[in-house]
Amino acid sequence: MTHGYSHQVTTPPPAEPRFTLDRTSPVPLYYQLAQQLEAAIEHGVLSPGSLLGNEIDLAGRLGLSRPTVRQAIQSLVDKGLLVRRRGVGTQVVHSQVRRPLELSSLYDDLEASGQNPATRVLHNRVRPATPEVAAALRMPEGSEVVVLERLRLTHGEPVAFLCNFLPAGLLDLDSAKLEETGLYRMLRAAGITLHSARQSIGARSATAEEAERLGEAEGAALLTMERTAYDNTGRPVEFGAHVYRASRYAFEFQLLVRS
Amino acid sequence: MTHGYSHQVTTPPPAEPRFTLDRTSPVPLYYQLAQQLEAAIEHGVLSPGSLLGNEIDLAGRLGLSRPTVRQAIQSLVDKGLLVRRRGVGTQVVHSQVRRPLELSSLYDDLEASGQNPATRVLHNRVRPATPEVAAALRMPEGSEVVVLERLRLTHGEPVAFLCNFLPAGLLDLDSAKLEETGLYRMLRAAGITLHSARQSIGARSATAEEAERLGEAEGAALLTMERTAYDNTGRPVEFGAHVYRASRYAFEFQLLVRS
DNA sequence: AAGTGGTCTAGACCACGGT
DNA sequence: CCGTGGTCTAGACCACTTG
Repeated sequence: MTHGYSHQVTTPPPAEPRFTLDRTSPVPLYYQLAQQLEAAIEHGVLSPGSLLGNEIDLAGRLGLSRPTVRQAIQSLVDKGLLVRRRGVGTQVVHSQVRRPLELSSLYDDLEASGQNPATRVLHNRVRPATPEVAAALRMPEGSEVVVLERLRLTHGEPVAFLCNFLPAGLLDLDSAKLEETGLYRMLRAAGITLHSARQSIGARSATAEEAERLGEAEGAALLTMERTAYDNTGRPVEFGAHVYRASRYAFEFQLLVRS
Repeated sequence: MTHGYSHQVTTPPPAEPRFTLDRTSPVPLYYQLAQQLEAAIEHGVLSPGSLLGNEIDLAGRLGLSRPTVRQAIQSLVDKGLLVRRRGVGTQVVHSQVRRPLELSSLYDDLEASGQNPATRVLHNRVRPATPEVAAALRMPEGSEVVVLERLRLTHGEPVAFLCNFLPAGLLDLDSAKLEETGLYRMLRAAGITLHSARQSIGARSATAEEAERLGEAEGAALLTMERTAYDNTGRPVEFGAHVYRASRYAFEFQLLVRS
């Protein structure tokens, strides 16, 4: 092979997308940059495997300081979109799938995948907490809790039976609203910001009653989830025991490795 | 109420734990601080809900700059141990449970919970990839892959049947080693650093063969997981289809809400 | 040896929450 | 109003990777 001029052995020069920063905006500069980087990756302007160019130059070109640029890049590294390697540079990750694991709302999941979800509220009353529920919500046994039973359907077919417990008086749980949207959206709307949740996913065979409700045969395999959700202060906000038709639903998500 | 001297209406003064930083250590200062903070929280020296004291003072007392202290605190916020609120301060989260969701190795999970795991390798051969496996590993159909079938037991009882596929030649998969440890540890030991994985968790009824292998009745509910794991560069490294006895295993984990 | 990200400093001003 | 975290700057030196 002859060594001609300007031959490119490795990566083509980074096809620098244009970034526009608005210093008068209340949106932080690092966040503006992160969003535009993410969009460039999403739209393929920055192709998988391509290098980003070093942080110092990038900062200079953008008129930002290096820590600010690093903060933008770091947020995308945390999302799994970029990988940094010392001595090498920052690269766009090759993976094709980019779904994070979230504290998933079944309603939102179904809606996002175009499944046209519907909800039927079967039960919505205040009851004294059973020992199990009281323990999960860290309330005295017998405290008043809202007991909520809902059937979730897509295209008119049952997908899941959802049983939830919330401290009474935490928010107004209007049945009509609940049929229009998801429980988590109502929590957000009520100013309750979720912080974390503890989940357990298992399986079991359908009882006669469950089979009836979900339109499955008795003994069919069902997917189960129990979840306790906590707010900012660590207070339990919601406890739920859900049962899904395994023939129509599975939990899908992407994990990032803690490094 | 009389207003005496030094009465405390709200939070007691932060019981400042002692932090010792070693500037000669190769361990980053922010990381040393983060570890000691985490230990203090873990051991209850910093109790749930207590404030941390403002960042400027903390930096001054420790002889660090504020950004360094912030970096330490941020890492614990990302782990869900601390919460920051503007105008208020940084607090230890109230929650009692502190298990993160990880790209879980079943072997490690079981070992960590004192279950004394064992592995029986049933099959370990190189085969041409089926269309499904080839697609998952993004290899041409018929490429050589290692097909691995293992039975996982605790206390001598079967818990799961694990079927895995890896590109042939990626690493040496010695059956004896596989019975002593987990697949993920072998990948790490071979210098393969996992970056992310795509998982799907579902359920189904046991076939006669599965029931036989796992010691369940035919038709019993089983928990299933399919996973494709990717390395730093986004290349698929492993595809697995696992089946768990629902009567003896469930996936448990904690989620943090993206904020 | 050159280039990269990793860490660290010592300041600054702003936005928000509570008093 | 004051105190808090949130953002940002303009440098510095180090550790690692690659040629």
